[in-house]
Amino acid sequence: MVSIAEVDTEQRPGRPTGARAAAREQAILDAALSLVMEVGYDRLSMDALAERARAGKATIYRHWSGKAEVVVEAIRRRKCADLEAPADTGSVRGDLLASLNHSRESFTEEDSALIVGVVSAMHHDAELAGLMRRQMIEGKQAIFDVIVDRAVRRGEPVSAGASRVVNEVSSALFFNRVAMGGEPVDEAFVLHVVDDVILPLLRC
Amino acid sequence: MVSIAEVDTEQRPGRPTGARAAAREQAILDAALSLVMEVGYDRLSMDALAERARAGKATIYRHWSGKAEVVVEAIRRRKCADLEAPADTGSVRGDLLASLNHSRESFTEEDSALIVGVVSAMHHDAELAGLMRRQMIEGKQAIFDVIVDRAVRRGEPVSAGASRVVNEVSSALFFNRVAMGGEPVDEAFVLHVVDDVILPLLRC
DNA sequence: TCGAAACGGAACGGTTGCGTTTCGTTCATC
DNA sequence: GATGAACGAAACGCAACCGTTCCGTTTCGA
Repeated sequence: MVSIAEVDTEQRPGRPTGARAAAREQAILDAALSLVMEVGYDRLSMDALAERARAGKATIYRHWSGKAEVVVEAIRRRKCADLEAPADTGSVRGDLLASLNHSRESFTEEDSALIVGVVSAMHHDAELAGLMRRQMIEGKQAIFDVIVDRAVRRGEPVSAGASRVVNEVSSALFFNRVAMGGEPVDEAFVLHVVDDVILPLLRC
Repeated sequence: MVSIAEVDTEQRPGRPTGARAAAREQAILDAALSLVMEVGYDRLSMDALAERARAGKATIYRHWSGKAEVVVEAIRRRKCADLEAPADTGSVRGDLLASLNHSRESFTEEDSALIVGVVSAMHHDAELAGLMRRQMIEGKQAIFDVIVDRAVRRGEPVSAGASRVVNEVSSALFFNRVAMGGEPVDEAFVLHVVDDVILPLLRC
């Protein structure tokens, strides 16, 4: 079951057409991202990267100067999880559950795996550290702002100023869950976060 | 300024006395712990470990079978930060501020650095993962239990059942702060955690 | 049609880390 | 004293990884 499009972007030697050249570059960045999430930055080898991307190492070094550059650009250019405001369910609780459950897979098992893979390397790579901080913090805030704003307009008893704290706390809880790796990030965990932490923080 | 005791446990070749043998073993475990906190598990090399502990690699492999075993035992045998209940300051807020500020250095810049160092390795070392989870979760709960219990007896408007959530949330916030590494874990941060997160969670 | 460009794959030298072995030294024990 | 155990230091073989180079292939552009 291989589509024509896949065959078209398939790896094969020779000078690639313009479209395929971009696809090759993207394949390398995708492979870098997935490897970082799987084995972490330190254990990512350029040989493994070339093999997964089905590219020659020469091709990689033709585009980037080394591992740090590939990974940094892969993180910079990756498409973040869709940050659209969730549907209006009629209540803060409904909106929060819908939003967190929707972004459960993408946020948890991508963003968090990425942080886990990179967190140790952030201590000896300032560019990586700054990039990660910007990527992880910005964007998420908007979702909570929309949800909280909606609730205020509905007349629900929430404090508008708590949006920042709620974002900070819920991000920390999600990340901790994944970093520790002992328990799954499932629907029950989202219920716990919303009912035991976020809603109490909003009502004050 | 070298004390006699330090000279006595100083590294030097030859068969050590019983007391010095134990000191050598402890020096290796201490070096392992500090290296994990500095460079992380993956970047910790046995050569660097031997050099820091001023021991021969042969001595290390005489006691342990490899890196994983040394690090696991170092984590297992390390003396945790003192988990004694903090002094009664007369209010929940005072107790929380005193406790978190007291354990700020030890908790944040040791436990968290340790987690950051091994969090990636936890994904491919089950024993390490289980050990870390046990070490980090157990013990901390008792402090919050004492503080909350004290507050309830005082008649302050706190819910006794919130102690677990408070421990979970504050641990996540502290760890996140260190993992991201962008901002310092200072007195202002403790104030923020206590006033903006813990106290609102307790009063409900 | 033909040269140039970019590719995948394989190989190379250099470096790093692991785990082992050897050697000279020091100290407990006999 | 003499013996043996444990040690520090250094060296070794081995494997993995890095960054580079070569080669044959395929395609673009003139």
